[in-house]
Amino acid sequence: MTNPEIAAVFDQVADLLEFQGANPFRVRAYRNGARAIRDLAESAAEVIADPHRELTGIAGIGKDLAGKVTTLVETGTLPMLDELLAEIPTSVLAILRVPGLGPKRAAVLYRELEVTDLDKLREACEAHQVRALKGFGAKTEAAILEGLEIAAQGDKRTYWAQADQIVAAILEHFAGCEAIEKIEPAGSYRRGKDTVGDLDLLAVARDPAAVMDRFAAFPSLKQVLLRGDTKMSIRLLTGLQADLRVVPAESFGAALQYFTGSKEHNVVLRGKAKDLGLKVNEYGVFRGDEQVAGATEEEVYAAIRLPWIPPELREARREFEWAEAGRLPELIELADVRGDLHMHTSWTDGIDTIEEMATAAKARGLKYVAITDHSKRVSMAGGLDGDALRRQWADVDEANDAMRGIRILKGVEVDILEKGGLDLDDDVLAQADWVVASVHYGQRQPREQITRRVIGALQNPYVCAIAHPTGRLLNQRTSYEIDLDAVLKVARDEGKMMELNAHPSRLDLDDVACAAAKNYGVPIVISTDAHNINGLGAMRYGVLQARRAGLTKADVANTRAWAELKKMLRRS
DNA sequence: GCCGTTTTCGGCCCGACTGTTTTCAGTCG
Repeated sequence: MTNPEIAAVFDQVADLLEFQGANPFRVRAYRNGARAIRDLAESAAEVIADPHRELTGIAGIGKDLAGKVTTLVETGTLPMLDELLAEIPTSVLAILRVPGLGPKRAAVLYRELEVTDLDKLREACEAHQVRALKGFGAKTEAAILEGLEIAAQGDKRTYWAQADQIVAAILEHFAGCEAIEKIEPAGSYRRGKDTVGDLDLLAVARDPAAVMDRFAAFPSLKQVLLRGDTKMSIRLLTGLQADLRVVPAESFGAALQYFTGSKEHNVVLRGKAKDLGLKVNEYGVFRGDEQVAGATEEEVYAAIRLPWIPPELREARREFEWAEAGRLPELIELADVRGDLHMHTSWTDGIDTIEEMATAAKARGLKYVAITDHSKRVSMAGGLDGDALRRQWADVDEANDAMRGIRILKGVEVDILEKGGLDLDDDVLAQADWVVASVHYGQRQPREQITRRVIGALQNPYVCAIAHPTGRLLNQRTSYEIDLDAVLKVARDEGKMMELNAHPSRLDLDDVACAAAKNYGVPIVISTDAHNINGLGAMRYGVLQARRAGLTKADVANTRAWAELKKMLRRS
């Protein structure tokens, strides 16, 4: 069983235990365990197989969970989960997605009204059975009816890139607001997560009520969910929820830290504060009643004897270990990127010409680009065969002659065929400056087969990198079954690179996988996969993801000049 | 269920808001 699968089992156990009203700390232990396994750089199976290592060496995995991981790896099932599922149908878990319904009330609905899914919940509300329950009322019943729609949507999250536009619109909306002194986005948006569940905004204001009135007048607002003295939540037309907090200036840093999260990061931070005899909340750091920090984030971290930690790293992974050792990585920045090595043109499914793409890239400050159109197997995109590719490369030569200040590389995105092997002959690939290989077909193949295909591609002497290595599309398609750990090892041994595809809906390798690649010493290439000149702007999303992985300039190959990058490639 | 140079038991982050309450539980982040 793979790490994500093991993690999913633990998460489901946590959901079911929570529904049962189990000890919340026990529930948390399962969720922590799920996270620990998901974030692991190598497969749990491998740790078990290694006689020098123990699963219990992983923070968050104790004796019990180690046993359960072993059971899952060996048998693929967990008796405990089967027992829980025999008691509770999984459909009830959908009830927990209704805003305002948590485990306690969901359990009451299940017990008292035999509500086992969202349809039955709607019936019970419409029959006014819910308001009769102890602890419920007419308002709660109405709120549940309204929330059913959101629950039915599942847990679709908003792409970071989309959230970014909304944040910009909100900040613009407040730009002329006199009542506000300062406003900043926090939450998973600030941490640069690939998708965000909701938006958190933080303000310092002379007149909080006026700020909230302004918030209520945001053009794409659908409804005000709640409004208190310092906190207000709205739902936008897209369904996204946005929370605004108004805090005193002397608490701004503490609040920014608090609402940036992650929750897990904050739990660790507060634990450390406690060890120092301090208390941290969104108003500041306190020793007894005395506030010792709070105006800035730097101050808050300093009070806990830590350097300021970049938001992208605040996931309770390794950032505290690094911070305490004074070894926080100097994270890559957009300005470090010198080339873009994956893009398409009008030769296949792109819109713009080679020259237009190169011109736009140059305007963005890049020094080189690789034109990597599809190979012939990708017929839907009008993929190129060897002859067509050679004709395109003649075009590239011409464009290079015509242009100054940017180098255009002859590249290709060669398809990894279903049966294994590549869609173009080696003699063609040998003439390319840069070759990325990727899977487009047979994405549902079993793990061994698809892993073998990708490893085979890495072993081809002319392939430089694997593009979008897991094939995931956020909110749309999960990654294909691939043994990434095995792939990374081959990449390391073959001296190859792995792509971090910067497209807002892809962003794979993801942050965890990029960190794993770094562990193996496999260079990452951040590429836009642009299909038109605007697509080149996606680079910053990729950089953000790389920062979340803790990558520095040195870890990303396309921060180097092309001549240097070329030397890193072991091509025969 | 995890964790521990103060602990192998007794902790486990903390506060705002709402609705249903007569003082608080549940939910959320």
